[in-house]
Amino acid sequence: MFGLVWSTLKVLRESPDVLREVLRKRFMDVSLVDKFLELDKEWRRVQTELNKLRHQHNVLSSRVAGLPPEEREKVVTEAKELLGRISEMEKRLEEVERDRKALLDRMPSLLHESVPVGPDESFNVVVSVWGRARVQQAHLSDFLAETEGKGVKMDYEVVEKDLTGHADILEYVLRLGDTVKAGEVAASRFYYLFDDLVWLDLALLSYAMDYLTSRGFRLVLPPYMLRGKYMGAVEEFTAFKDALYKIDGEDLYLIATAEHPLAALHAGDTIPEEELPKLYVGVSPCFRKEAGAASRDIKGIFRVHQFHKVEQFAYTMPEQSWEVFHLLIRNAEELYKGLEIPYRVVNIASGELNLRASMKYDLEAWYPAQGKFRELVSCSNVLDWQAYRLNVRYLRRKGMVKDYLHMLNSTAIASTRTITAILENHQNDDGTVTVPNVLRKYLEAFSRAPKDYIHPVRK
RNA sequence: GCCGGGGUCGCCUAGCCUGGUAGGGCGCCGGCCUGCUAAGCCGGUGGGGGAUAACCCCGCGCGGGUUCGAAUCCCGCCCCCGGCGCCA
Repeated sequence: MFGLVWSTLKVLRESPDVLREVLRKRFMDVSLVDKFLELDKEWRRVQTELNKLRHQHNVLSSRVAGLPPEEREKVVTEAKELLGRISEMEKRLEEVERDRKALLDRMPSLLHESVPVGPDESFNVVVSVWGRARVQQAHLSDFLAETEGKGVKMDYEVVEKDLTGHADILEYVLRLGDTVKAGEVAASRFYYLFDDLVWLDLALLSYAMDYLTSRGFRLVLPPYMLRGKYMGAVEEFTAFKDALYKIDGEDLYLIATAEHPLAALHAGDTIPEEELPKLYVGVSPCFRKEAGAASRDIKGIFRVHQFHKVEQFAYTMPEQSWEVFHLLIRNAEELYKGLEIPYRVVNIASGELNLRASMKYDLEAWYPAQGKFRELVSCSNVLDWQAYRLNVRYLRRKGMVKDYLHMLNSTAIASTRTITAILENHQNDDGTVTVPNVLRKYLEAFSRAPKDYIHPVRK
């Protein structure tokens, strides 16, 4: 009955109850379903009406050429009358179509069955933990609540002394960052990093690029800006005002992640089954307005307007996407194990999921000074949400079947945020910070880069 | 940025001047034929509506306009190629 159709729309039409359940689980307005179905029906009705009128008009038009002058005038007049009715119907269609599309744009991806149902992050389910966390006495009960309280046991040691937060290490212990000056000349949430932290940033990117390319991911340096049309197909509408910078006077947006241009890479393409999955690793700066963040994480470089990121991105056959999802999160885990950063992976609760994600795993590092787990990685399967909007399809040779493919994205390493995790977790009593061993080979290339420790700069 | 040429159904290409509703080749899919393969023959191969029907609508880079009728004429934009300019 339906040809090429977004999976959500298919379910919406064929079994609306299933979609109602999805909306309920996501704590969304269930009445959207009925509103949409009504509009969808009307849209189809108006389209049929319009097509009939157009057909009549086409028939008349095609007769005109062969008519003698006196009859021709009559037919032309008749055709002109029809045009009036057609343009009325076109206006009606445009209206209905606009409303229908607006409603469809608010529809989410279907949920994976293992997504925990709940309105907020307290319903997130911890799926794995790794490493030995350093926990200050004052944070012990919080730590236990966030691990054993969630049904997992994580190795830890209680430390007696006070640990220093990343922002203070950055500016007052190492003295390798200046957010005050950056705030003055740019804005808050910008930063200057110096010397060893710049080498560290570079080494982290190299490490992730090396790891992923050696596992078959294709390395990509993408455009850092995208046209509005493509941004709108890749990202949810709310991102435009909360997250994205727009170039003044041009239809261009700065990317907030390499996911954006990597998703747009195959816009309009039909990819043969044998070429899937396509695995990419993008490296790019990321620009984010953080408009919704208010005064959260205002100190340091945990939440900033600009950073570097290595991103995993995959195009898959629909039946492959969950397998690839687990591949992406496993890759991320291996990277942080290498960096010796204790972490947990959480399955994000339904109410916290964005519209695109069918399921999202976050990798959260333990921050011993903050006494919290905080997000370093976000791994999502968006199913055909983006493929539908960007018109990216697979082609199955057998029977020439074409349909939307699946897309997935996952952080590998976001530089500044990973640096904050390293500063907090690898800080030493003497003020130095230990450089993880896996980075050494990427630092060896530079004579002035740190190899074992990052040392404070003397005043 | 300026001047010139161009963008047609996966790929190539005809049609554009002179408006009448997209033709051919390749590839691919399905069928016939064949001991098998090849060749050959037939059909299909952009999107939507409709009952996976008949049939119909839309589609020639994108968006407008003129016309009963636009791939074709007009306007704006995007992209590609060549030349000039500028530039790391």
